[in-house]
This record gives sequence, structure tokens and C-alpha cells, in this order.
Amino acid sequence: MSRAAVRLVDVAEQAGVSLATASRVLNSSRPYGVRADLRARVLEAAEQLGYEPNHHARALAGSASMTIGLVVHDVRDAYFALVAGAVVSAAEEHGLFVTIVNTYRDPEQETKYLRLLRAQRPRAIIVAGSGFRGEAAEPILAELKQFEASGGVVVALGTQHAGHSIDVGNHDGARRLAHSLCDLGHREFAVVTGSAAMNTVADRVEGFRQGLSERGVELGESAVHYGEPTRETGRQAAERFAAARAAGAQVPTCVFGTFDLIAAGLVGGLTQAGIVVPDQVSVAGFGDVPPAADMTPALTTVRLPLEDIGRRAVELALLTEGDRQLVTVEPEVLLRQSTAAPRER
Amino acid sequence: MSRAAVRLVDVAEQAGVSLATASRVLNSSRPYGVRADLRARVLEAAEQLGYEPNHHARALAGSASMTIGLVVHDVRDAYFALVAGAVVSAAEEHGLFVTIVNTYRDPEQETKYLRLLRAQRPRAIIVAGSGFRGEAAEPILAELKQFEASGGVVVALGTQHAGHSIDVGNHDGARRLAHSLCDLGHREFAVVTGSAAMNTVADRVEGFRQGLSERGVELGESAVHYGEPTRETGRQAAERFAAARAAGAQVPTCVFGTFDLIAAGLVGGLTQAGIVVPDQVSVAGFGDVPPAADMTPALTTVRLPLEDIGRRAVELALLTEGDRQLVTVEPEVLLRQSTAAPRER
DNA sequence: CTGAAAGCGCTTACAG
DNA sequence: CTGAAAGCGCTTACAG
Repeated sequence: MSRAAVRLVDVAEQAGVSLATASRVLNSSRPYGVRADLRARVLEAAEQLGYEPNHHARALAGSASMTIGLVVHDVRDAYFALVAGAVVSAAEEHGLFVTIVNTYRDPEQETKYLRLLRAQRPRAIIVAGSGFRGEAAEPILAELKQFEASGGVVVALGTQHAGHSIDVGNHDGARRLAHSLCDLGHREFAVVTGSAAMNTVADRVEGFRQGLSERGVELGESAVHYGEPTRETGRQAAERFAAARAAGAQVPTCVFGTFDLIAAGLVGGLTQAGIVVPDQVSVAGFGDVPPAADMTPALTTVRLPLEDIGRRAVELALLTEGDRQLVTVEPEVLLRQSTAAPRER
Repeated sequence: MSRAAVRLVDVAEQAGVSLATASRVLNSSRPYGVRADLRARVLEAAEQLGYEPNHHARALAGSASMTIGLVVHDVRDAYFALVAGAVVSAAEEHGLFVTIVNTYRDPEQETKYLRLLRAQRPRAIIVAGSGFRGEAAEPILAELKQFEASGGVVVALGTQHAGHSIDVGNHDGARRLAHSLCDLGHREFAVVTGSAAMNTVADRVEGFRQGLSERGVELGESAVHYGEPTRETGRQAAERFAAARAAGAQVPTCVFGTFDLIAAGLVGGLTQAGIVVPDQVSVAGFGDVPPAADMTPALTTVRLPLEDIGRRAVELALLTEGDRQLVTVEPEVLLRQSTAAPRER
């Protein structure tokens, strides 16, 4: 119960061996390093003293860092919470720790925290944010490159910043969803989505458009409504649809909210306006965030295999050499009660 | 673009000053430490080289660690995601990083990760789990004490393991909820909750019981149903109530699910069994987890001021001396559509 | 197989 | 105000 933490010297002393020997035992490097009796004495001493090696010293002395940096927009967001959970679980299996930073969808914050993260000298940085396009992405990319240049590994989810990347299935998932909806009989669609500057948004919209196109349906640019990835955006869009409908305008039979939250807002807004989902309009989301299955009606959506993604991300993070990898995963379309065949008119 | 990261010597060299001087400038300690021109040169060199100090070296050399350990049951859980988000935000404001570990509601895991966390030498450990009672808690407590003995600070949420603690309001929130429900006219209650071994459960049940008692209503032990904090537990309980009701048994007019998820299951199960909420039975939850407000009917629940809790936790984590603190926060009862005055019989 | 010693990148008394 | 030097707790060639 001394004021300071137990050090390796303390262990070595108690075991009656040199520092080097104690270190070798505790690092379980090669199997035949240390004589059995010495090994036993060291282990016992460590156990007895409750010794826990100082990671800082370890990292400084050259052994690989035990931490992984995880960059998300906000852990409070269900999607990122699931990603974070998967990464933390996978990391724990490898004895690694995960340090989380929130960037709040702000490129400047992202750059700043990436830089601060470098100071921690994590073994790898996993960028789970949706990334940005164009100019905003440049300083971020620069930070990532510098991290790589100093020996760190970068894993990007859903985008190809730098380093390894995992295609989480935004494009492919939206494409498959489009197929399913067309197969249900829909031909007139609208899309309500987040900011065009986000990769996630662009990927989902493009994937959806491609999927429709493969079924012979064109999605015009005017059918895509950009906003924030929030319930409110969905609700407002719903009100506009309802108004247009009341005014006798031609209205889509199916609306795709590219985030479950948007879709939830759409369902709420339409219902409130007296439009029955899915009888009059079908609504689909993306993400399969927990409440999606429990909404009324249960939300048709796309599930990304987040657990799988987390595991793969950590595996890539552990790679010490070799070429950049590009991993793909299989998204899954979940047809539930918020979509149905369109009514004849 | 050398292979290794930029070091302080590199900066000092480029600025033409000694290591010590460079260090002083970059640590912005006392304002009048270094001559202005030297200071400027150091700053410029650092900027130019993209220097970011090595935290490991810093920590080893004696400056306070920049990381906080956060122990949760599972970040995927909405409650913990919100807590984690709040802690990460607050930490970022102080330039600190948060390392998250998941314990999966398992005392052994918790002990293990607490121990591994010690190796990271974080400045503080915030234990956000609901904690355990009795024997299971002992090794956890021992780890925490050892961490404190070696100079770390411990902050416990919702329980008083060791170190500072924040009473997150489980007891008080449930107590206030009981008042509100009694004021609505209810006199017959049932409680559906998680495992009795969890502090959260015990606190909420006890608080609820006390609140009722203060309104002259007694809650018998047989009216409390223990299970898991899941939707399924709620659903099953609902089925039992429905069966009892169909059999003509006396049934409570109001059921309190001590977790929103349980309450959601209760509402779902009751509705499915043809019992209308709140007309026939009122249901209340606890937590105000995001979907709560958007359920149909919207769920009456208790909101804990998680943002506030996160901020206070980080403040306590930063305390370097002084007595243990016990912080209290103000939970809020949110009366929504899932509760109403009981129907006369 | 084992130990003495150098070195990782910083900070901080201690001299000047 | 500034610099040379010791030391933080480890790991790892290098000798033995």
C-alpha cells in the first residue's frame, strides 16, 4: 500500500532476479527464455504484489502500444455506439484498449482530435466517421498520413481516406434496398437524406440510384431532399409530401430515408398528416438502429453487420505490414411492415 | 516524412535552443519562463514540424496522465452510450482522452479490466456500471482501492464503491415517479425489474417503494418481479398480467418497469394481449432512453441528467486532493401518454 | 540462460 | 532566464 504503484524492479527484487529476467518472464516472449524456477518465482512475486506493468514505460521502451484510437462523430448516436461497442469488444479480445474521440461531424474538430490522438501514440486509428468530401477532408487526410508516416496504422470505415479501409456497405446496402422496393412494385421514389458533404449520404444515395436504375427506374436529382440526419428532417419532409398530396400533386409511392431516424420522422409525420404507412406510402430507412424493429409499423431498413465490421477493423488495426487492404462486408435488407406493394390508383 | 515521429529534440534543434527550453515553452507553465524570441522560435519550429508530444514519455517523466478510464457495462446500451458521450465531451474540454472498457455486467470481467486499466495509468477511473452488491463486489473494490493507493482518483456513478461518487438519482427519481403516479390516482402497483444483485435495481425499487409509502401505499415484495433489464422481460411479465387478468385476478392499475426497455416490452406485451395502455393499465419506465418519447403511446419515464453527470464526473476526476465528494443531481419525471388516471372499476 | 547497461522521449530540480 | 544532467519504468541488444 505504498503511495506509488508497484514497479518491475520491486518484482525482480522480491523474486531475487535481475530486472531483465523479470521482464522476460512477464513478457512471455519465447517459450524457452527463462529457467522454470526463476520464472515461477517472478510470477509469484508479481501476483503477490499485484504488479501491473506501466504501459507508458512499455510503449516508450519500444514495445507496441496497447491502445487503438477510435474516431466517431458522437458515441451518443446509436450507430456509432454500436460500432464502438463492436470495436471495444474485439479490442478486448486482443488485450487492447480503445480511446474514443468525438468529432461532432465537424472537420475542424476531427483534424484537431486526430492530431491530439497522435500524441497518445496509439497502435492504430480507426476512423468510423462518415468522412467528408472535397476541401474539408484535406487536413484530415494530412493528419492521417502523418500518423501513418510515423508508423501508425489507419483503418477507415466506409471511406478510403488512407490506410486500410472497410466498405461498410452503404452503397451496396442502398442498392439492394432499391431492388427489394422495386420488386415490391414501386416505381416512383423520393429520398430524404443528410448533408451532401458526407460520404455516407453520397454512398447511400448513389447506391439507391444505381439499384433503381438496374430495375429500370430513374431517380431524378429533384427527388432527393438534403437536410440533417435527424428525425426532424424526416418530419418536415413528410409535411411537405402531405401538402403536395393534398394539393393534388403526383407523389411518390415510396420514400427512402437514408437514416433510420429520418425514416422514423417520415413515418411520424405522414401518420400525423393522416397518410397511412404503408397502405398509402411506403417508407424505408437505413441502419437498423435498435428502435427500428419496434416502431409501429416496424421499419423496413438495411442492417450493416456492425459486429463483423468492428472485428475486421481491429484485425486490420493489428496488421503490422503488408499492402493496404480493402475489406467488404455483406449488408442485409430487412423488409418489415413500413413497406408494402403500392396500391393501384 | 521520416519513419519516426517528430521529437522534442528535433524541435529544440531546429529552434536552436536546449531541450529544457523547448520543453518549457511547450508546457506553457509559468508565463515568464522563457524569453519571447526563444519562445517564438520554439513555437514556430513545433508548428512547422507538426510536433505532437509523446504522451507516454510525458507520463513517464512525471506529468499527469491525460487519460481517463471509463468503465461501462456495454457502450452499445443507450444509457451507457449517453453517459460515455457526456464523459467524452466533458473530457475533451479539458484536453483529456477517454478509454472505454466494457464489462458486460460480469463482476469478473469488471475486475479484470479494472486491473488492466491500472496498467494504463489513467489519471482517473470513472465507474459507470451499476455496480454489484455483496461478495461479487469485493474484488472490484480491492482493485479500485489499489488504484487509489497508487495515486489514481476513482469516481463512481450511482454507487459508493470508493473514491468520489455521484448519486445519479436512481433512488430519488423512482421516488418522485411514485409520487406522480400516486397523484394520478393509482394505489395498486407492480414493478418489473432487473437482477436484484444490481445496485441500480435495488435503488430504483427502494426509491419507488419509499415514494409510494410516503403517499400511504405499500408495495409488497410479491409485487416486484425480478428478471433481466430487457424488453423480453417486460413482454413476458405483460403476458402474465394479461393471463391473471383474464383469470379474473386482481391486477395492478399501474406497472413500473425500472428500465425503459422493460417498460417498452410491457407496453408491447399488454397491447398485444388486448389491454389498452394507459386506459386499462398505466406503464412507466426509467431512463428516458431516446425511443421512449417516440413510442406509441409515448412513455412516461424518469430522465437522469446524463450530460450533467458526465460533466461532474470529469470535474471530480480532475480533483487532485481533498476529501471524497458526494455529488447529487436532479432527476426529472416525464409524464407522457403511457400513464393516466386509473379507470374506476 | 542471465545480468549490466543503454536508450525510449520527456520533465524538472539543480547549477549557472 | 537557460542549459546539462538525472530520472521516470520499461525493453532489448550485448556480453558473459
